Amino acid sequence: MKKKREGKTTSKIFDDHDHGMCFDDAIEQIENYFLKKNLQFTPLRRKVFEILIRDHKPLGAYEILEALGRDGFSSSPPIAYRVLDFLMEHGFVHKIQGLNAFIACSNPNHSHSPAFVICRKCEKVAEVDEKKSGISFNSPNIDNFEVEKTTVEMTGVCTTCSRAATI
Amino acid sequence: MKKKREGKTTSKIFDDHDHGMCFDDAIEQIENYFLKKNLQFTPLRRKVFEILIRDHKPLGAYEILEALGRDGFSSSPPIAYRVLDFLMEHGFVHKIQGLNAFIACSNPNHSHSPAFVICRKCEKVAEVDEKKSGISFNSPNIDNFEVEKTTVEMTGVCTTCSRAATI
DNA sequence: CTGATAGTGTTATGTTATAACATGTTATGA
DNA sequence: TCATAACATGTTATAACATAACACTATCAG
Ligand SMILES: [Zn+2]
Ligand SMILES: [Zn+2]
Ligand SMILES: [Zn+2]
Ligand SMILES: [Zn+2]
Repeated sequence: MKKKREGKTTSKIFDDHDHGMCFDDAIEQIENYFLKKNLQFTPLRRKVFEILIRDHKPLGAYEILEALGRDGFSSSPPIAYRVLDFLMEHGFVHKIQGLNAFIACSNPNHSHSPAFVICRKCEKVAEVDEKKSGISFNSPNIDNFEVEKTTVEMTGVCTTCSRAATI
Repeated sequence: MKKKREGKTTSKIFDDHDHGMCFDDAIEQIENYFLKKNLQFTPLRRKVFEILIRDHKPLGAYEILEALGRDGFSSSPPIAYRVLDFLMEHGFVHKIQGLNAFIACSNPNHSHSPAFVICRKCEKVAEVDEKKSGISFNSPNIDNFEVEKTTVEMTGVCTTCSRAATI
């Protein structure tokens, strides 16, 4: 299962986006979405989303709360959980079940069943496209069971970490 | 939440096994496995597994602890978590992330990446075979990322519950 | 016998999430 | 414009889930 790659030492999936762009795009997309849907993109909601998109990595609810506190917002638990629920409903945030953490969506405004690749050493997380990842998640309908939501998480060790371990 | 069973109204995936057989087989399989591997199938471990396989439904750690207490074992949290970790390591128990609950494996002694179908109304859970479910999880290797473990959970509403809702 | 390992027990604490209720703010629409 | 409903945020308390750290016993190899 081990492939060597000279030149490129990092897992591409973790590094293949221009995050400067990503940040600006994401803010713009969420603004437009809320405008179009007549939903309030309140300072609190904006702040929570900014906290998540800033470093674009999974954060626990209590980490988000700390950040909110530092920025002058209330930092009692329901504040974070309510906003996170709201952002998740609208597809701008996903929960990583394996980490009890939340992450900004990498591909909002497209209906999608996200899959996540999680390095258990460095805890980097990548949201991967179903097709791209080679997962085919073909059958949303299992024997008349109506699937509403899928959770797909792949945990392992990324190239960077596995190289670091063997040096 | 009552079950009607005229003809064939239930989702087959939830009902297609003879649980009497399942229970006996499961106990026998786990005994044999531990024997072969020279591992101790202690009274505590046996009891935890029995609790899980008895009704063959997901149970929270604290529910298991209550049951242990009723049967004369210690019911402090580490007791359950340690045994559950042990049973999970050996593939006889899986964790349902979406429910913070644990369930006896439906197909032990076969290396497998289980997928779960979860009804959010009745909380019934079925462990489904990858092939059977139509999920093909073909690519364990994503851009050099070495996948060690996959979590696949499909949440929705089962036929029984969806019929009940529309009556 | 001695020291290592494994299994269980116990206490305390850490972490994650929600219930319940209070207060302010923004539409709606007689 | 004034009631009222819906929404958003704030606060306190508590529930639910999970682990750290250490103690005690049994087993067994050297
Ligand atoms: Zn997404
Ligand atoms: Zn890594
Ligand atoms: Zn299984
Ligand atoms: Zn159901």
